[in-house]
Amino acid sequence: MQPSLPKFTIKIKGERNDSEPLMPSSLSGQAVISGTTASVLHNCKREEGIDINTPASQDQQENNLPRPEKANSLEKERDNSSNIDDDDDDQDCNNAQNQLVLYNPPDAVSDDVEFSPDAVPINFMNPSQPSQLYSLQNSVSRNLPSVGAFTVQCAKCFKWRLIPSKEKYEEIREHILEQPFVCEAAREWRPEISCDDDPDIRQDGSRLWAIDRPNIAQAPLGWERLLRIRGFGGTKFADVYYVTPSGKRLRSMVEVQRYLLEHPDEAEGVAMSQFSFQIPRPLQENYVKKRTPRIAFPDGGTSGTPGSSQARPLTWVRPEANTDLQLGMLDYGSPYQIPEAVDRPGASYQAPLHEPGDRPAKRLKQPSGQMYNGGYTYMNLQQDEGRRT
DNA sequence: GCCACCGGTGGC
DNA sequence: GCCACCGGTGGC
Repeated sequence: MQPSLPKFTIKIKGERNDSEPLMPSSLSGQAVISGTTASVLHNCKREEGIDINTPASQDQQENNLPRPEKANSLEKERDNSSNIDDDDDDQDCNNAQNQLVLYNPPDAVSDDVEFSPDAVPINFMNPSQPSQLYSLQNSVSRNLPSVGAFTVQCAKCFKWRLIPSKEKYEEIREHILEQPFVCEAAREWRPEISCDDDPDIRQDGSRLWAIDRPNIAQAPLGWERLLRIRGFGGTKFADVYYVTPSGKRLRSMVEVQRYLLEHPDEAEGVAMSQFSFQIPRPLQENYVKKRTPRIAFPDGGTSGTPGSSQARPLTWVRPEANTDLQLGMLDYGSPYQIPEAVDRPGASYQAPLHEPGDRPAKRLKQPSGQMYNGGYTYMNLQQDEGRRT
């Protein structure tokens, strides 16, 4: 990973730059996920701005979620040096790394985002400048959910701050572990912001949040990392694609490596460590269909679900009735671990070349203890409700 | 015909 | 159970 790449500028579709507003041109009420780095918000039962009213899930939450004391050394260092109050407010949130990112399409913002009085007008919301990036990112034709906003949580006050652009978000995400986000960092686009201000956004159940992976390298200059959210009830939550400078979409490290070999002109200065196909996780536990066991029955059928118990119908619980989107309900599996070979700063991708059909070596996972905090991204899935039942 | 999207599977 | 990869295909 290259520690500090220049700001990512989309070149594929012209002259975007970081100061341009990111604007979905044609998605109404959609959200686009793209990354976030958040963290142990899970343990923050009384997370600022988030009303958690799901006692039923708390046990599960507490059992599954990483506890602050398990935080890795990096986190511990940060905790030790941070100014986080140790009062009762933080007893469940003493991990200094609750960050998240979220980007809100203007359409959705007014309806779905509960802005505090002074958390205003974020400069990226400029309806007069449709984003080519978004038109590129969103498959409006298929009515899929997409990332609506990028938000990062302040490591000190735990309030969510909207990030004005995907580029800025990716920039923050790239170094989120070494440089935890704090409200003051948002002064770059909101000069007066501080931890004293109300959160920019709260989890109100109107959107789906997803945890992003931290420290994902920004795409090389001229490349774009796309996150496509799949429909509800599918076998997978999302896909990551890298769009090459020439517009080709690559969908795996194998394809990236092959492409770079075949296009040495575009490979110059590009390292495999600048790519990561890791996808966020939806906080809604049942967003992704469980995989059915691959067990053959004597009669030739497949099973695991003689009574269809595994293939339970996936019903989308409407926000007003669903509290899964709230942090207290999160069903986290094991804590994320940082893939050593790819996502750690200074690491490099070491997979050998493969013949077609071959499977590349799996990326190594960090030994236990390398737990980190993820992020959250909002998704508005209204267009996708009831797609599968 | 292309390709965005989805499902399925091997491997861990 | 998760992840990475890739084949199939429906929609355009």
